[in-house]
Amino acid sequence: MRDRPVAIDQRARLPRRFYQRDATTLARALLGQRLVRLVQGQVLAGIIVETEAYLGAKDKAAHTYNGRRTARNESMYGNGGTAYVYFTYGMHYCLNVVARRRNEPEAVLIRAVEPTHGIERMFVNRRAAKRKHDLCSGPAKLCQAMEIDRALDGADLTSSEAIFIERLRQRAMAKTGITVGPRVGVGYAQEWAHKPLRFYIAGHGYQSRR
DNA sequence: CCCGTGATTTAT
DNA sequence: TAAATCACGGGG
Repeated sequence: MRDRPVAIDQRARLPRRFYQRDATTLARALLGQRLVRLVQGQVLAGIIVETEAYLGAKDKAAHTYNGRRTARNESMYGNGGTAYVYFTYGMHYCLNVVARRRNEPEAVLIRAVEPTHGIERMFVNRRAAKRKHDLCSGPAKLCQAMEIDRALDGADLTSSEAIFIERLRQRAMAKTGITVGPRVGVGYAQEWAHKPLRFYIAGHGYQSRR
């Protein structure tokens, strides 16, 4: 019984309609839900505590700005509920949850997760982490901890055997304490750099730095 | 504060 | 073809 808090409930997997909303609404709704990764029969999971919305062709900070559509960002044009995993800085992966519908390229960047399952394995995956709150407190950290890479790009979160999001009943924290602020690391995006598109659950130590 | 690291994007 | 960029993280 390494770490086995509460069992993951596959029946509570979020359905398609949950994702088919605008990215700002989805970014808020994802707070307090559980990101689940199944790998080699093991569960790696955590509560989503920080998100950012990226708003399609008009958003200067988005990979789809000005209608850009390439092999790299193709899955952002997929149906709501698709995973968009991109590679950056020569070494990091980041996970997005696609919003809306096919060819409406909005997405939510998962920036931080509070680990609940597979914590020992996460420590193995992340040599640099000293404490539990260093494991998934950043978009690339959580991908490293949860073994998320481009192999999962384009995965359907409503049906994938490898990754999904579980609806949690207990969401009081998210409902009462959502803090809003500017997105991280998008200073190049001019007027879009300051818009309040980052959302996080206030008052616990698991969100990314800033 | 600076730097690694290399795919992707943009300029030439 | 070449140069610049980058939704980051780790170590001082």
